[in-house]
Amino acid sequence: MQIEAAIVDGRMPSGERLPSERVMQSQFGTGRGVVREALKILKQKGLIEVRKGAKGGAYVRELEVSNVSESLALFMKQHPVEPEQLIEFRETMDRTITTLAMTHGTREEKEELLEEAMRLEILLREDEPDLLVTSELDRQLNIMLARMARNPLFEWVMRALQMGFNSHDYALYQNPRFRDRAAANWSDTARALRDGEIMRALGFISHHYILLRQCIAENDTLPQDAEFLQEDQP
Amino acid sequence: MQIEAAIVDGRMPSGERLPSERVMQSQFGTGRGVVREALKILKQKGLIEVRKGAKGGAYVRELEVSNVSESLALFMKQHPVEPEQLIEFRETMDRTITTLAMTHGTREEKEELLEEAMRLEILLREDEPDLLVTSELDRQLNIMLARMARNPLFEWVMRALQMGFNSHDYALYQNPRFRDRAAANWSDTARALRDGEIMRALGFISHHYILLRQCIAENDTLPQDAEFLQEDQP
DNA sequence: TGCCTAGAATGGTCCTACCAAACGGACAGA
DNA sequence: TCTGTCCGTTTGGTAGGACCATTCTAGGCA
Repeated sequence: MQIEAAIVDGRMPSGERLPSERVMQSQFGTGRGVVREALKILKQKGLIEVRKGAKGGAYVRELEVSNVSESLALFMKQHPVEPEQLIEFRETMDRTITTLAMTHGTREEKEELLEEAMRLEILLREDEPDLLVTSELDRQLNIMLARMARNPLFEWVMRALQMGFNSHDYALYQNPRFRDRAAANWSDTARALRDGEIMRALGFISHHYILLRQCIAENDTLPQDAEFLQEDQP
Repeated sequence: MQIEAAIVDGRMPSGERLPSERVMQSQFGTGRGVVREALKILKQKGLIEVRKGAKGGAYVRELEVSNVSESLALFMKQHPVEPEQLIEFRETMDRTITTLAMTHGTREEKEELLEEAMRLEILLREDEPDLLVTSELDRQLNIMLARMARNPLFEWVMRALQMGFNSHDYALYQNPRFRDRAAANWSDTARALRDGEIMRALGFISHHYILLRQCIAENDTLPQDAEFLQEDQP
């Protein structure tokens, strides 16, 4: 529609408030439904935020990474990828990100990463760890690491991957035989990163994915326990 | 809305036809406007295709990579990425893809890649090379390489990057001082890949990005010639 | 048999009305 | 004067109806 273009090309500054739907309706000489549908699309694209009530309306806002990630995640849902391919990709990304993070990350960030990794390790040592909490923490660790690389592209890709299907990572934590080792490995990685030992850090990352491959292989031979691979986003 | 979820989770096969808006309206006990807005969003996401007339309606369709790319392109418009960050990312991807392509690509693919690379080299040796043709060929070379890695994730990321912002690569071809070297480097890379010389191939890739960095640095010192960095997607 | 038209199905638009939320100002009480 | 409450106004959200434009189909007509 003309309306969309007018808004997007208008390059309105972030935070700007668009006219109300009823005003636009008469402004563009169209029905309110059309305006609403156009706004819905802009909202879906993440370009505007809609608020109700007085002083409500459509506010231009900054795009967030999550929008892009969601798009990629949706695509991946329709085009299933082999676990091995996913691992291959993630391992590459992780190695690069770690290398960059070591160079570009600040001392404080590295300390915090290690702290959080150790927190994860402690949580996972419990008899009945809360998998929701631990997997969320794992997610945050990955994002934290990606952010330390100081390159938004890596952060975007990591977020997209995580949104799409990190179910396999959860599998690692779900299996008691791998849980401890995986958690300890996170701490080892973070420690090596903090100490500037790049080769050690990369070694630990490879180890993580070797564990993951073993865990998945094990789950595949016991398919009756593998159904959680499908439903971890309630 | 519930409607969206119902459709997406419903895992409807591609090509399936959704009920008409009026049927949905009564089915979900809601107004037609709500149904229409929900459908508009699905359409925007690229999940459905809407046709008018009898036997019209919403048809489920396969998502295309272009949707993801478009989303990324929009995001990049709002969040400009430093050329150095883009190069950093692409170089990483290229090195990994090349390594994988050497292992997983067939002999025929490698020969074809070399052939096309040499074709590009010849094209670029002309006095007034057609930049539209050559950049398109460069794009195809990259995609061909990505496909040889036999991992759709790499291919998708490369496609997204190319759709969004490979303007800097064009800069390399636009500048006569770098044009020849860049083209020759493509051939060298493809030849090393065909011959299984991984370290040589990776070396050529690094060389490519060194050239690119030099070229961009040079353009920055002559800003009056750098406007094409902005407008190469007419 | 082949073309053509009327009708049905369906999305696209417009309109009107009402509901729900959120803000702001008026007003009563301390 | 300060403060808290309440009500009116603004605005998005939803419902439902009406009409138009487009597309397909079936039946009629030459």
